[in-house]
Amino acid sequence: MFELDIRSRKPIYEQLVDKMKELIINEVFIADEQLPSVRIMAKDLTINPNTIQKAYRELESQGYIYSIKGKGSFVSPTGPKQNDEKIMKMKNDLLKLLSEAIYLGITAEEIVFMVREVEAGIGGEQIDDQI
Amino acid sequence: MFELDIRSRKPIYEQLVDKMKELIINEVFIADEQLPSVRIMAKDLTINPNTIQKAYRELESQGYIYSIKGKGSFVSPTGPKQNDEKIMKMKNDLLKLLSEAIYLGITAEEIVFMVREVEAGIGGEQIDDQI
DNA sequence: TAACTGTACTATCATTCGTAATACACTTAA
DNA sequence: TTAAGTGTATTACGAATGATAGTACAGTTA
Repeated sequence: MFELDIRSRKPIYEQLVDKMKELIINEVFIADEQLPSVRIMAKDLTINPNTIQKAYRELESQGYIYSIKGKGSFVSPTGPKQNDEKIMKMKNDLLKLLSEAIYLGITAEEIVFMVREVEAGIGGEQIDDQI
Repeated sequence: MFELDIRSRKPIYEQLVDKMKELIINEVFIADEQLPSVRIMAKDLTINPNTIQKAYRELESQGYIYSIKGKGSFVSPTGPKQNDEKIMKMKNDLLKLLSEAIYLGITAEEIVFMVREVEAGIGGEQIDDQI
């Protein structure tokens, strides 16, 4: 289901959070869909249940999923919590990444094309995840 | 010169690397300009010289600066090393961030406007760095 | 009741970050 | 030549974090 890099300096639970967010954003997981339980997921990925729980807790705090004791964890139908601070941070991150991309030689036209792809909803399915 | 967040989970040397890259990209530091020595920088920021050296070493390995023993560290006139893998990674990172931005409600038009700003070279000076 | 869910807590180990203290090689100016 | 400035390398230590392991409790459902 996931490809985790144990050797990466990036914590496993963070990799999990990013993967799940990506799958939710690209509607691989749809609203109110039940996610694998912490124990099942831990067994599948051969990592500790506590690590899964840490990821789920983070995803819930960000509003991407919700958990019900005794039932399970589910994709939030309302999407992530949004506030001005979050939007500001995203714009700032975007500006920095765009500056670096331009600096690396990626053209503005390429980027605009990517934006249009994502806007049309055909960007997500094409994400090459071998990084 | 810099504003570092000691409390941040992000390592100081990584914050330094990002800051320096940003300043080089936005031409606050120009080609062949000499950077503060590791000891001076360490004293200014009241952190350990080894931490500065770690950041400089990383910047040099990425091709943003070059160091000469006994003389100092300088901004690379040729820019960072570029290869296909780096470009691919950047495009992938861009795609992910763009997806998330659109998902958060930022419009494609806003993003395209940002791209044009950066392309024209008026994006860097306006970066709001209070994150 | 039994088996599944999420949640919480303590303990332990490995890794990383940052610091500290040296030491060495090189360059430059006095 | 000498002194003071550069970058670089090494070892050691403490603190923080990530991941694991084990156990326990609370709620849901067949």
